[in-house]
Amino acid sequence: MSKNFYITTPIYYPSGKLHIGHSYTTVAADTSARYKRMQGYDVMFLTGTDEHGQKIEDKAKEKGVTPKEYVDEIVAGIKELWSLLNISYDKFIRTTDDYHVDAVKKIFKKLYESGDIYKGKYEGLYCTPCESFWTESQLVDGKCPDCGREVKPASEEAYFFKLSKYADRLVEYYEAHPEFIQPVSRKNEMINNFIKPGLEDLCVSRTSFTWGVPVDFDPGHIVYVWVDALSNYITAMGYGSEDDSNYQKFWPADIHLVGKEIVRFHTIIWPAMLMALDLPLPKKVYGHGWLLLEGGKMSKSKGNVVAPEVLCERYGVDAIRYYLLREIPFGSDGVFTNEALINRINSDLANDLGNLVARSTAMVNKYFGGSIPKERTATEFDDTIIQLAEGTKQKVEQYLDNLEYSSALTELFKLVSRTNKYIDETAPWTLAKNEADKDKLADVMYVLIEAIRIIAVLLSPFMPATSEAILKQIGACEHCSKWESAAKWGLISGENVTTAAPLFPRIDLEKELAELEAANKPAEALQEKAENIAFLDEISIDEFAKVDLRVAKIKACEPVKKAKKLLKLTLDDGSGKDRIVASGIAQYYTPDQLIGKNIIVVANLKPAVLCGVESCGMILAADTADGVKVIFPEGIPAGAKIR
RNA sequence: CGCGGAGUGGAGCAGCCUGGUAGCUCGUCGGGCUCAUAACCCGAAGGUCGUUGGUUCAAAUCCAGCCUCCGCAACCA
Repeated sequence: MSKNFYITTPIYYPSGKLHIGHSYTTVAADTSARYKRMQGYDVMFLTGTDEHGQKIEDKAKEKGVTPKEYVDEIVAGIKELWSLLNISYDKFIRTTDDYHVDAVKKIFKKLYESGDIYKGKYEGLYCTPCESFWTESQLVDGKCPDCGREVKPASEEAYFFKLSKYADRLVEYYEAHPEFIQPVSRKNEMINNFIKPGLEDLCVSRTSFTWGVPVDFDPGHIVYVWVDALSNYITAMGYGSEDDSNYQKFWPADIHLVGKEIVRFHTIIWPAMLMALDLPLPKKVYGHGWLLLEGGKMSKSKGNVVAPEVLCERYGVDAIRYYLLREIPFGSDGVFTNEALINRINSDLANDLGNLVARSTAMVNKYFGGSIPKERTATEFDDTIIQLAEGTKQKVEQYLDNLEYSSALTELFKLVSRTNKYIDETAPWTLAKNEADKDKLADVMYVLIEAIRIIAVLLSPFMPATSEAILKQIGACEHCSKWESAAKWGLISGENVTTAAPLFPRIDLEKELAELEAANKPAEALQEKAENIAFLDEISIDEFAKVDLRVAKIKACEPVKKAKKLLKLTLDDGSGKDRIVASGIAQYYTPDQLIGKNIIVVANLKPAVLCGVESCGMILAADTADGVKVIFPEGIPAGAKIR
């Protein structure tokens, strides 16, 4: 029986272009998939898109197209990106695919029939003026947390999944399968943060939008994202369809690779759903860290190119793949900078790897016309490098099995360095001067080419195109390009060694950064403009007149405890009474900057309690690329009405 | 006292679980070499391991407190 391996990425939400973070997850999954294939596994590598929901519906409406037309276009772009990045997925699922829609209906119905999904009345408590439902725990003193008024039990129809029922079984499962949540630190986070406080049943349907899978036995209800999206991992394999052979073959998945922000869904909701369906659970959920950008947001700081297409175009796909996998330990967060990227490319890929291939193949051609003679005499330096080369495969495998891509590459590049050092030790240019050393020189050349072969084979899951190019240059046969061959010394013939253009040309750091910055600016400016230009629907002057805007003077200002974003402002609004307003500008202004200033306040806004402060009104401020700017109308008396 | 992560030579990180000469990459300086993409190889300088206290013969490593930074959650009226 052949060994199977099933790995997945999340299905991405096609409401806009994908960025480097999505590429990060997908490249990692691709590397594992390629690795397992080379090892001889029957691999299923799944990725796809989660195409339903309110947001897509809205975006499509904005553009004046149908939701399907809208996502079709974006999905085409995503597939192009994966093709560019050399992503070898075996299956691409779209939640709008017929078979998925059918299966979701079945799953929903099955859960309904087994009682795990029930039609609930939002037992919650309804605040009529706010038109909002609240749960018991959200209430403040038993009243609406927004307006402080009475709430009354009310019921709106919706379907719920009995998540609470599975809390104990989930914890048991975690304990029995320590491998399930990776890295382990996230396991405690899940238990402490979500399970311990108590799981509440999950609302799994909506009536507020129509773009989704309908609940087929109850018109008007749409299956919400949990059941729709998470189930893709089994529906893609044919679960719930006529042909479920792939499901039989590949489920349970070996790894769900996800970003840490969705670990919760994959380790609580998804397993609970599977338990309810009486299906086996995935073997491992790995929550990797984030690729953060210098200075946080991408549009702000300079030269922060994050469009994967641009990076690939400038530096090559494999350089990007290498950087993503090498720079940051997979479990932790890391910062992406162009400078780090270029430095990585220069030092590791150009100086060490690329140059090694260039100088070695050049010498074989210069000294032996591209074909190493069979008469060879070993040198005293051979043993150490041969030993290292033969042992590298095992180490790389150990790391790859744990998804430690960065360590695997570090290990591999130790061999690259050692091979460069070997050239210095043996000084082939000296051997070449003496005809008597010809056999020795041939041996040195052979050791070099063979070491490079092993490097190239092991590199193949990470950088498939580069690996192929190197193997071609050194004249490697098919047999000696196989994964297994990486632990065996002496397979290559040493013939047909050719030279070629540098694999990774060195990049001038200063010049490149300047160019990136220049190339990036206009694009960013355009993008922001385009986004901000979407105006709201028009209103009548009567509607506008309902808003009571007043000038007020800030008498006092202090931060709100427990709140990072809030400042508590005490205003003189001309009425003689102090008005308290909480405003989310703490990250942009200190109290000192505000006291004594005039601002504009929405005076008739319904009061609300925020982090313990009752806020009566809201002050006007503008969103800009550089943060929030409060509007200061100086020289106008407090209380003046604005119209 | 919401949950979690992190503070180690100029920069980025490993080491901490299982106490005992502080390691890696980049950068800097010096040397070597010339096959190669001004690349490669060798060597050197540079660290009170956030802070205070405790345990110990011995602490970056274990314990307690404190400070700072960063995510997540909760509020951005």
